[in-house]
Amino acid sequence: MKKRVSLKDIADVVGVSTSLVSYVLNNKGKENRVSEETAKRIREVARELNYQPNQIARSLKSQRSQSIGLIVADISNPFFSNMARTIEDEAHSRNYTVIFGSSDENSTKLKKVLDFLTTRQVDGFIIAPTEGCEETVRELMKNKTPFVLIDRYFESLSANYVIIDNFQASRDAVSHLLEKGYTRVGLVSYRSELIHFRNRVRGYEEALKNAGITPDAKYVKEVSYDTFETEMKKAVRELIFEDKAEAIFFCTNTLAIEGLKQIFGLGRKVPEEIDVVAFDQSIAYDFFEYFIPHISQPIKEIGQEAVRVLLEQINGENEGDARICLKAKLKSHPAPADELKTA
Amino acid sequence: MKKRVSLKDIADVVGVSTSLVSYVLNNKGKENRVSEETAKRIREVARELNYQPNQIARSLKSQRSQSIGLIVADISNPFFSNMARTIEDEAHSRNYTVIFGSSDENSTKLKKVLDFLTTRQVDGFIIAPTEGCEETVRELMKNKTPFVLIDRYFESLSANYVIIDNFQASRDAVSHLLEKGYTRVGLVSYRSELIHFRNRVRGYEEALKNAGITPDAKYVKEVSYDTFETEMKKAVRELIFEDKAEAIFFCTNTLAIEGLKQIFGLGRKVPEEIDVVAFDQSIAYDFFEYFIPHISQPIKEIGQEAVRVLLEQINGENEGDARICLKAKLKSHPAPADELKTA
DNA sequence: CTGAAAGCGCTTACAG
DNA sequence: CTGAAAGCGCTTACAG
Repeated sequence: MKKRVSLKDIADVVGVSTSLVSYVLNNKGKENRVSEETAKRIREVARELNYQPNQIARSLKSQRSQSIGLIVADISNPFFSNMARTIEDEAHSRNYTVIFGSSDENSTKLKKVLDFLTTRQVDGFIIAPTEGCEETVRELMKNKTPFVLIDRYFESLSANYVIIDNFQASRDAVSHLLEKGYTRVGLVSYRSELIHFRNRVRGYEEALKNAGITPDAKYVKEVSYDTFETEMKKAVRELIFEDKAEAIFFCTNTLAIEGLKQIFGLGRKVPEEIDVVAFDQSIAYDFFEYFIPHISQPIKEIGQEAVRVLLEQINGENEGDARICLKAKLKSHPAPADELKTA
Repeated sequence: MKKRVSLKDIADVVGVSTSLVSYVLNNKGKENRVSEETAKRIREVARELNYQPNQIARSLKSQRSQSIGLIVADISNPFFSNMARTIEDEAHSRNYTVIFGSSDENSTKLKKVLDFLTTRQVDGFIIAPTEGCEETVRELMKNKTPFVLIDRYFESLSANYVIIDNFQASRDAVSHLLEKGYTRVGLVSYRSELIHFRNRVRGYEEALKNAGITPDAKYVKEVSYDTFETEMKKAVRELIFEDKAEAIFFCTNTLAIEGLKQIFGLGRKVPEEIDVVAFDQSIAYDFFEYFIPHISQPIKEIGQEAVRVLLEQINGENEGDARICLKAKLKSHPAPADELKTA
């Protein structure tokens, strides 16, 4: 790496002190009464030498790294990579970079990544917290580290978050199924105490009750994050063969994709033999003969709000907590509709 | 943000100079003959105070930020987000963080993101270069900034890269179609001079020639990155209605997904009425009644090699250029096969 | 209108 | 075996 040009280099060429160069390049020339002549010369030389400020040095002085840490379950999950993209755009436009890390839904890994990024002096975090990471989050609060939770939160902690109304969304999704007249509706979720999953299950139960059906635990299947493929196989088989389910609600995109694979693997037709509704978008839904109705989360808005809340907190503009709950809508038709429905 | 504990804090508590603390915590106590007693005390206090080194300060001194910049076309594209994940894992395991940015296949945007991350003193870059960014890349070389190109490269520049053999892969993909006896095979790619697209077209032509068919330009459709949806509509219609194509080769996952939407939109059956082969994986392929044969890139290997090559360069262990070309294989059956084919 | 100086939190050559 | 000091590239209060 070639030696980068510094303030001193410019100062030497122009024949002034680094103070003046710093003032001018930070547009504080006026208020520090730098003569327009030297200011002009400094700007010229800076351009000629292609000066790029060293943000590291600046950070050390200002105690601000102008970077934020983004910790999600897995950056390769479309839900999170789409989120990452909107967070990137939002952050860059406000002069912040984004450093990312994946937790794999594991609280030990989360803590490790968090510590790693802390070492890098990020100014704050956007975190999709894992199960059992309350202690870690509490520590952040204790250290007054700015952060905002996304996708999930903890009722026991008064932390900032940006989430969606999972209860309402799930209720809508399941009601959509029930309106077709089914009485035996299964659910597959992750085995997790995380609030968003709990609320998805609650929404499912509420929809059943509203339809005059008493929820039955045997229709609720939970699989673990790390071995969901094999457990999904078992769950789908049980729902279809033993519980005679007429429809299944899958609680995430990953679960829906895997569940549908299993359903097709068993040679079942959707929706004739087994109907389906899912949480989260997937590029795959557009392609089934039967379009998979699903809950579409406002990913862009979540990302933008998360950055906004975080930066407000970093800049100390934040009075009290910011707890933001957005609405997610059921999509029951492919988009763009005109392209796919015509001809 | 609470004040972080520094070396000085530890030094004060123990009653020694910061030098000793630094030596001990960097495991250079022995070689600097720090007494085991003070060393032990220092480690104790560091633990008690939960000391986390300030990487920013360290970076300023060492001129190493221990971070790398990853610039792709779009982090929300599954190809790149999967790549990002393997790069993250690889980088973290070597004590590097990853800062990312998207170029949207736009050379101006690329330059902007590059400058932005340069300001952050990243130690090097992993870049999927856009069309027309040769000048920017040349500048990196001139400045001796370590970097490695992925997915594409420029024949006119002797830069490090990790790519796959696009020519061979495309030839294999198209040959697979031709073996079924088709004679009119279309291709849809992006309108781009980027080498990987050129080689995918070349591979297509080679396959045709090998099968005794003279390539005809009218079967080659190119769409622009920014407006590919509408152009795809036109391309697919032309191929089907005017050119009477029997099969189409889509040159990326995005193109394949959009193309398939259009094909279905026209009510055509795959593969009976129009056959298809694609470049890149997509979660959607597993779900069609007819599994879409496609080229599967070794994403994990590409990411790992890219990090390896970059870090070697950063550490000056790199003699000459590293030009790595991996093989990509055609997948003509769903995986895991046993799950989907049985029952 | 301008410069010398301190300091952000580290590392490390040097002196003792 | 240990400490004082310089320096990484900035910013900024202060003196003149």
